[in-house]
Amino acid sequence: MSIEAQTSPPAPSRPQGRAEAAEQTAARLVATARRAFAAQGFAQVSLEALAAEAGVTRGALHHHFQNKAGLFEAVFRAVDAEIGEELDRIYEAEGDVWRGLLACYHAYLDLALRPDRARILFRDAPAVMGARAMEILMESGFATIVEDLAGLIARGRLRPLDPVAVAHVLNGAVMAQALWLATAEDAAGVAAGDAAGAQRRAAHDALAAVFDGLVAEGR
Amino acid sequence: MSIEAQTSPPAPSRPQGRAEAAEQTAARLVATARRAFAAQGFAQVSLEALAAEAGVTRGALHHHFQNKAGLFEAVFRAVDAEIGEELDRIYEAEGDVWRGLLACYHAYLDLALRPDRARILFRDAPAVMGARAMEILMESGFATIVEDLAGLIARGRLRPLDPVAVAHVLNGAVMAQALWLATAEDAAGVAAGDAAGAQRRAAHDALAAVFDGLVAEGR
DNA sequence: CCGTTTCACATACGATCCGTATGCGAAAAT
DNA sequence: ATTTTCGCATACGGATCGTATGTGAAACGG
Repeated sequence: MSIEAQTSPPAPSRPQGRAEAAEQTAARLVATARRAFAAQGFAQVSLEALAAEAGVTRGALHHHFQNKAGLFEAVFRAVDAEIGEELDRIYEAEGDVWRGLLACYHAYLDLALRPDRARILFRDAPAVMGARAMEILMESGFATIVEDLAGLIARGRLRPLDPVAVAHVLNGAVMAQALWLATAEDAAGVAAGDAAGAQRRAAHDALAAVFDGLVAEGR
Repeated sequence: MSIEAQTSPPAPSRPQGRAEAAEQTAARLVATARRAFAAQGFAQVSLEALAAEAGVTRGALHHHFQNKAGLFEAVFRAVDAEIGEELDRIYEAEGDVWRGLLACYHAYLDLALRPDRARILFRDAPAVMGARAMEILMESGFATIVEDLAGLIARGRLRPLDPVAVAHVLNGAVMAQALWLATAEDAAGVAAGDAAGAQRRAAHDALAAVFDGLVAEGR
């Protein structure tokens, strides 16, 4: 048995057999759907228009995905995996666990709130996928955060709290801050650069206070 | 001139004029829609069936509400207002401002997660109403929260932080907890009642830790 | 007391969209 | 070379939403 027969050589551009061609059309559908869902929202996207933009008909779409919801879930998982990879790289760059966590938190804001992701992850996913949405998020990038928090708690650096609950508190706090700053800053316009800076500092101080509340007493 | 002519006697059951009758049908539509949305979800509810259950046709529904989304928004605001009232009573029951705030934040978890509310508030509202959903939730009672926080900070009971920033942090933390518990609990189903209780307690503990971080050092 | 207007609600219509069932043609298998 | 597979297109039925129009009783003015 030859090696080439076992491992398929990576030929991403030109499809060789019909299996590769099918994979490519599925990937093209997911990519097109991702852009459409992010721009217009799940309910406003027509499968007809979507398939047309991908160069196929609705028949092909229903051949690869069971539902409109099934297609959405594929898009959701793609976005989630993408964030997970970027988060991994950021985490590895830091040496300390605690500092790695902080870096991930700051990065997660920018990564997850990117306009091509936020609507899919936080607006439509709960309605379309229900509870599975949060489950999937928790099992990917979220899981490492929870693990690290659990480790810090076990070593006594943080209070003995449920790491999942703590992770949600931190996520919610950070996200609310980002939302506030984003809306406040683009409402203020370009003129009030120093006011925006003051708000940013206020937000960081409040966040630091939250982190302080989680640190164990004797430290 | 008789007294009855001036002040309309509160007759909630029997409608007198056609204006009261119209109000009643609108209220009946909202009540019916609330139950349907909470049980089946926004997308799965048919306006036809909904109107029939309320004893009218779709014509009446579209006379009172512009859209399916418009009807949902009415339901959403009703639920939000209901929570606001209960929260007010809880706040008044506490003597101290700080304890009142704490009680409200903790109570919010239980109030907003009731099964006839959670799906409407946290699963469907973001998809149907967009960013306005969270804005409305955060701003209902937001002003009083900021005032109370400012007073507590001025009196030295809380750290010298920007009250607006603190309010955003707290609201974000509570909302994230509510979202987590809402999705986690309906994923667990009816069987694991004790596991859900443990999660609820973990959420409250994490919240308490956050509050501790905001209290001034000397206390 | 009567004609007129208002308006809450019903009926009718057009259009969109989704899911399934079926057909087809080229690649793959024998 | 024949047969089978399967990726995808075509065709169909059903559900649903928004609008446009009709109607009959309540409210109103004289």
